Amino acid sequence: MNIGEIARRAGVSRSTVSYALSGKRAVSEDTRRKIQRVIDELGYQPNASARALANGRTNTIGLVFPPAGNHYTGMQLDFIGSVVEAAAAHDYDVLLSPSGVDSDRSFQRMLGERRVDGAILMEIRLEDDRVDHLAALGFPSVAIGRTARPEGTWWVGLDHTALAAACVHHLADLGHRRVAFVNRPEQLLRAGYESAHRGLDGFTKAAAERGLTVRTYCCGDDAASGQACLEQILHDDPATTALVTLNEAALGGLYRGLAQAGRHVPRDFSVTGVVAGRWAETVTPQLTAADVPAEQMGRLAVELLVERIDQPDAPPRHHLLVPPISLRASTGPGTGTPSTETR
Amino acid sequence: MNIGEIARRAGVSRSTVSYALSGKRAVSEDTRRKIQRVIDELGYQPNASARALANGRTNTIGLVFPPAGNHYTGMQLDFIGSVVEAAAAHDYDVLLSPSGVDSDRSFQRMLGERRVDGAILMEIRLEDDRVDHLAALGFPSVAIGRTARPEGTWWVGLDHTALAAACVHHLADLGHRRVAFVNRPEQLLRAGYESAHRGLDGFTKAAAERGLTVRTYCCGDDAASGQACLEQILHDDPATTALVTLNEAALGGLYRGLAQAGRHVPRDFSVTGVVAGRWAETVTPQLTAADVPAEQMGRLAVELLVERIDQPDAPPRHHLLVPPISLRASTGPGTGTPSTETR
DNA sequence: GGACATTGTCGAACCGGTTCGACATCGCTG
DNA sequence: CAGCGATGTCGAACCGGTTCGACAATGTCC
Repeated sequence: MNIGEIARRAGVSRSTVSYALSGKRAVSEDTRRKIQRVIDELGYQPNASARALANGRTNTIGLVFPPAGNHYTGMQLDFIGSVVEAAAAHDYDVLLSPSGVDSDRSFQRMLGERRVDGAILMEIRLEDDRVDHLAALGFPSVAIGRTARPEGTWWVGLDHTALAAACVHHLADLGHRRVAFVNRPEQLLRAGYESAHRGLDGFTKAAAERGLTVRTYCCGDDAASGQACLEQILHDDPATTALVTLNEAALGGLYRGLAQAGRHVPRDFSVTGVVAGRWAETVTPQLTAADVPAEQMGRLAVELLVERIDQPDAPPRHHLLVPPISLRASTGPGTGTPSTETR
Repeated sequence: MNIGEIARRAGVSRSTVSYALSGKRAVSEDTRRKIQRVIDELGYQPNASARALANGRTNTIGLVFPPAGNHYTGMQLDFIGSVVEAAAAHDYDVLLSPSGVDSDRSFQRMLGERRVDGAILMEIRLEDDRVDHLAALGFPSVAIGRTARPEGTWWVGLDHTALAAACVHHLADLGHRRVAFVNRPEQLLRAGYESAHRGLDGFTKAAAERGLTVRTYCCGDDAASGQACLEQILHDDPATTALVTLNEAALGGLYRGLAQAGRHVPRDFSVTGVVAGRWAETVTPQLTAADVPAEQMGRLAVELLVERIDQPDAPPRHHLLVPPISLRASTGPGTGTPSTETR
């Protein structure tokens, strides 16, 4: 049941059916009704491939998905969900592209074979081949995150520098003097992931400003690594009284490590960081954190992308978000010395 | 740069280029090299829409994504990740379709417009319109979960009945006599979600078999609901000493509720259920649970689907998985009376 | 050396839409 | 009533691939 079949049954030409559907030319009310009846009867829907071929638009956006090698975090799930939803609202479908070891294969495929009209990139690095590549091609894309020099590109990002600094100030204000930083895995830091770098930067600078004694750690994206990392922290400096983490997946492990070391949160030890809100609420005590507005970011990214697809010459736009710290229950006054000694 | 351009530059016809690429007819080594050189020079990749139109295959599978209204669980993320990865290994792309309120719109779109060669359905209900619809159409699809009468359909499922029963037996063996069951949200139970129903069934029957006193609850998919649910449980029967949960997203809240009620896990209260392994490990104490092998299930679903797409007449196949309970740290001996009284 | 199979290439048709130019019909105006 | 613009419809070409039948060139056999 293709457009020709509909045309035949309605006694009109194929082009008339097309115009009746698209409205790009006037069609008499009479024939329109005739056509519509046949379409309803047969439940006809135009073939997406044929349509894409004819008008050069697939009505699909690509979402470059982080590789499974890294464990997924809740944040990523929220992104994906909101992107899919926002895209649907704009009548776009979402095609997932795993950006793994063979990132090139899948990535090239999406672009080279023109499967998508635009792309959203996640897990941006400061120096990112993919972003450069797309920019060079002039291919519509929006990054969730920003590169070292984001001028002239389209992106939606979190100000990790400011957020990490805000966490430091929050802890310093509470009187903490020895603070640890738990970053994403070392492999990601070395690869140049922007959140890991800017977060570390913001943490280090703010800590220096406040004269804090700090140590920084990389930590695998899972609970066991978090626990191990915490043991290392207390081993390296037992006087540590607080930590800031960007590592959502390790959070449960960090909490467990603290419990096993006999440090009560928040009485003996404060924990804060940058984590998606609903995940901050699953741990006990609930995490005081800068809530990553993943849902909003996904939506904004789609809106920017759609705008860019529709107007290829529009000037670059971006959104830099700085969500406030949500005070929950995981931070408390720091005494300057570990409370295990002062009790 | 289309196939005609390549043909022109290589001095051959379009069909020859096509045959050189597909290998469906012999092409002399000489011309093949000539063509290949031009292709490499121009970085040519065939247009996916044109190809799909011509041979009636999109090389894309649809993944029907749970609506965002329900909060996403970690399990779902693992599914998606493994499906995308497995699909890539079979040279398929994955198109996401949100199955929300307007499920029909997006769903119909994927199928009716022939955007995909096959579909994987998540969050199956005992009576599922989508499954029936696809079966009636003979459209290749694989369900992750099984309907009330799954005979003749393709699916990958978990034996929730057996898993919930195993949890009950585990608790009963430990001496627990008063056990609560924490299910998915009531709305999902009423909608007929299979995991909620079969899990409840398995729990109820096994509990009857063992002569346990039980209460069953529905609980929202978030931490706050979990906490509230636990308060309700202890309010309804303070003598409860254990619970079984299918609700991954509520787990953190359940733990918090227990902590606030002064029940120590596992000394005073045992918790178990059916949860993806890596999420069972983020809580403290780590959850003794039947680990949902989400990764394996996604992979199996893709393999089944690819098989079905390639051989439309193959007899239905399925996989019913019954993962064992992983003993971790959240269950312990039950005394028959709440330990707060026996201490 | 003619009949015949094999190999390699080509042109044309097709997949299912969209869009452009042409044209018939109609009502309106001068 | 001739001339004109507006309206509605059609046929044909096109998007970029795949595939079928035809056929020329070459090699093989009797």
